[in-house]
Amino acid sequence: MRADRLLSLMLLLQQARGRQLTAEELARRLHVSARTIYRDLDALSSAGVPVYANRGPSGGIALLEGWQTSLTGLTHVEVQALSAVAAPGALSDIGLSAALESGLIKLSAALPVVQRSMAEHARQRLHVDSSGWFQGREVVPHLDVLREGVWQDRKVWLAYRDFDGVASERVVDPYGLVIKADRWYLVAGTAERGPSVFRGARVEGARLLDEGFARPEGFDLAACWKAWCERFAERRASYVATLRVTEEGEAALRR
DNA sequence: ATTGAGCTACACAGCTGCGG
DNA sequence: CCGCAGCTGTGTAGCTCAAT
Repeated sequence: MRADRLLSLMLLLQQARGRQLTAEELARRLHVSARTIYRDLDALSSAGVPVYANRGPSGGIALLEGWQTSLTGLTHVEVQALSAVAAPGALSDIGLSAALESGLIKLSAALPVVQRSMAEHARQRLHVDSSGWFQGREVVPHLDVLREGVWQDRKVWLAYRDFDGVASERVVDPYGLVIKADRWYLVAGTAERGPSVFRGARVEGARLLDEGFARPEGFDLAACWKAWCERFAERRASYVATLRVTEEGEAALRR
């Protein structure tokens, strides 16, 4: 309870952005007496929080401006990058958009005035939209199961229908989820081919198994995805070249 | 001098650990 | 289980300090 109040007190002072708050005001906000506020301020001060108080009329309590910089350790460029790429859209599919929103609020509260304005500056000048044109996000009915498998490092049984319409069943080691142009993909280890990519919308059934798995030593999701994308691009180029030699292929390409 | 703010001494209540 | 001591958290009342 007290630790919670100490945190709240610190955040209130941060949000005041250097403006002084009286002990009475803080006491009213935190539902305790002013005496308790003074004790909490002592505790914060002992913990190294640079809080100071001014006596007399127009006096009050405030934090040393700029102290938060050393708290977060973030550079201006890092703040801009985080603010610009924090796109909540895709995260709502896996239940993380609320966490992102609350996290951004906390980050904003923890930033000093200058960095807070830089974050807003970046947000108003760079927006990342991962969705594609003219089509909504693909429905992935078993995304919850895939997500739990990825989070908990547990094997997942999959019923999958591939690009050619061939249905199959298998047990995979779900390494990670990727969203690209509003389409979810599962990167998973398989007994037959090692790491493979499954399109989320083609997963027709999924069940979380009790058995866990060990991620491959040094596995990097981003690197694995990039390599798969490159191989996919090569295969597609080859496929397009094949289609071009027939009239039917030309028509297909035009479609 | 007045006023409004922080600061401090003192007391109380509840919790916890310990010994009988 | 009970009583005690110590610790922690809290509130009240009065003091000190600075601006007007």
